[in-house]
Amino acid sequence: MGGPDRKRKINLDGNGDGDLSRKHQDALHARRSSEINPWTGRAYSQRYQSILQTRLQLPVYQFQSQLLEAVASNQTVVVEGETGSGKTTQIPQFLVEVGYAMPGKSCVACTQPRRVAATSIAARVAEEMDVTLGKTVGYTIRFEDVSDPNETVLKFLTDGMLLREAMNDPLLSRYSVIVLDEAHERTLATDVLMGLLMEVLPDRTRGSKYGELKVVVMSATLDAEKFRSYFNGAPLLKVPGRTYPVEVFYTAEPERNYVEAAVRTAIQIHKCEGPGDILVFLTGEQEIEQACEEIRLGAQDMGHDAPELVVYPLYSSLPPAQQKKIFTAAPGPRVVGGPPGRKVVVSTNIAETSLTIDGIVYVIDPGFSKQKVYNPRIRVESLLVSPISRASARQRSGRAGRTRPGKCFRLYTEQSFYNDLQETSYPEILRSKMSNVVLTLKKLGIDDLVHFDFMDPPAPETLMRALEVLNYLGALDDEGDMTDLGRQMAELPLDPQLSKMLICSPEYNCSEEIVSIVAAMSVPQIFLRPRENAKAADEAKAQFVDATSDHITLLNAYATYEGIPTSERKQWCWDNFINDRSISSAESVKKQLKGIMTRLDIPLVTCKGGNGRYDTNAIRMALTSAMYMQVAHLQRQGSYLTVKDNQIVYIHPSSSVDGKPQWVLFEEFALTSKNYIRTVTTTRGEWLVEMAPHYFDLDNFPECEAKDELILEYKKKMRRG
DNA sequence: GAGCACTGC
Repeated sequence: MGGPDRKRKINLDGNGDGDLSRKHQDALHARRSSEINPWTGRAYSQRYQSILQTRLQLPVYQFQSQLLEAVASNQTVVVEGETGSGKTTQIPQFLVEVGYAMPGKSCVACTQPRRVAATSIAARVAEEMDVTLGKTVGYTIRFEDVSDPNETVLKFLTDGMLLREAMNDPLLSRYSVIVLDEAHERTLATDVLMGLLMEVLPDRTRGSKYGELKVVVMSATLDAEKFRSYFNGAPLLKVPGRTYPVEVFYTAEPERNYVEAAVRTAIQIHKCEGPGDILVFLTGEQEIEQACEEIRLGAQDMGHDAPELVVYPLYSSLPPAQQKKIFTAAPGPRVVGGPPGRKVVVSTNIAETSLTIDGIVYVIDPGFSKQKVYNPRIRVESLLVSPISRASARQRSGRAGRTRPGKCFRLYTEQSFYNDLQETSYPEILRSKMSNVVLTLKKLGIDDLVHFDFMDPPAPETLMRALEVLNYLGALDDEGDMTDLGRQMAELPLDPQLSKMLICSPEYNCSEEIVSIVAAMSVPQIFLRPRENAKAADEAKAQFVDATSDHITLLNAYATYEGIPTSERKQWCWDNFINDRSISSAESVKKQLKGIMTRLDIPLVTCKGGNGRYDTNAIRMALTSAMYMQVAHLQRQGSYLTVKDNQIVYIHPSSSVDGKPQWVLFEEFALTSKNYIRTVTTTRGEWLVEMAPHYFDLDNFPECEAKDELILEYKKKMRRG
């Protein structure tokens, strides 16, 4: 890939292909001046006309003809647009209005990293175009397809969803334009899509079987230059935004305790600064709840003469009702004519991109967030509190200037901002395990991973690990080619280990149970444990506990939930400290997985006996058959040692596994006060040597207690024959 | 005997 033949002509001055775009412009004017909406054949509504007036005020309108000309004469165009430019809602419309899409024939796609964005933008654009949502304009997200293959000309979808579609249609044949929005966020799916587009574009030129494919990459930051050079010098269009200036302050000295410093700053702002709400960025639930408490206490100390201060926590696991509270207006003055009250929102990164709160004038940024990191040596992802990037810091301060000029207090020195912080965060693809990505790429027909054009190529060791894991699981053969099993695994929206587990579960007669477990594992934490009700929550969980397995404990809770009548479920969840949002999305996942299982001819069988009890051995064997690469062995000192990479780990205190079994398999690593393994199931050496002799190959095994144990197991196996 | 940033299929 690459090379001079892929360079595209840059043309922004109206020469050459500009004629094409002028034709487009004429078409556009004809449509606008008509009274009839060409998409519906009906007259435009009054509402359409009034919305149109506001749309015409958006900065992006100044760039309409430039953009259309650039798209007409180039296959790829990069747009750098700040918040408030209107690029997300207008640019896709410009493209369909000038005829890039034809009902039933071709479609313009616009990708978003998040579901809410895809659905809400689609609804907004349908309104702006005066058409029915789900017809001319639609959206597709997991579990929900509101689009019509015969009518939809503009479709908003999550980047992950487009990647799924590509797996069955690698040339993206139904699309004439793909707009990749929020590309600067560099989600795993966006990065894979960009690499795929690099492969596909040469096969989708004018005159090719499915016609020319255009790509518009939209980014909010200075990173645009990087996108431009990645796409072989595609033209770059800069669209200004509409935001207010934000004054930035730094501390003179580094802060030792950023939570305490953030609390102090919030109180200080309340005392000394003019009206306006405060947004504080912290890293997690614990910190946030603590800070909220301390800010409330600090405000109390100011006495009743000071204006009122209300404090709201914000993080994703907070119930939606509590999340919504952040949008309530700040309290008014305590006395008529007095200074107004103030609102403080203490939030995780969720307020950096996913959620926008109006009225924020002050931002407090300690400069940290929790980030996923991947360690290829021990093959696990974990969360670590890490310094943010300068791009993130700018994004955070920008949150203060959405409604009027604001102030941002960075709790680190200016020198630190320029010298210690990285310009941009590592994209997700450099912080994740690659086994699923590699399987996806193979399914997309990309065989040469080494030369695949990633914008930021993952470390070779990470790719090697992924290939190795997929080979152990039987998804790739020794030549690295996809097996039938691998093709089946790629169909499932799961991590390869879980896919393999599900596909093999009928052999252990428990696919019904495994599909529930897998669904419950793919959603956020189902068991709640609020600090103030910890004991009651533990008691509630105790009724589901299986002393050999957290996975079976999860199954017990999920299966009980399924048996509760729908109308009583919410109450039941509340009474039993179960996260109802989580468990009900587990139900959607299970439904989706069962649909795919039917399609793949994977039988649904249960290990539940006549007595209503599960054959828990069967379930644990099915778990072992796919999870044998994440196994730890008990040491004499009472800790565990992970097999092969010899990490000292401890079973997490929340585990229901009892009595320190000799062998355990585990789902995840949590590096907190100790190296904990979480979601644990007891397994047996006998099963390991039986199911995975290729992995537990003693010739390549470090000397340890586990090895001695395995030698005994192999001897027993020999005797059994 | 302790604490899951955020998405997505």
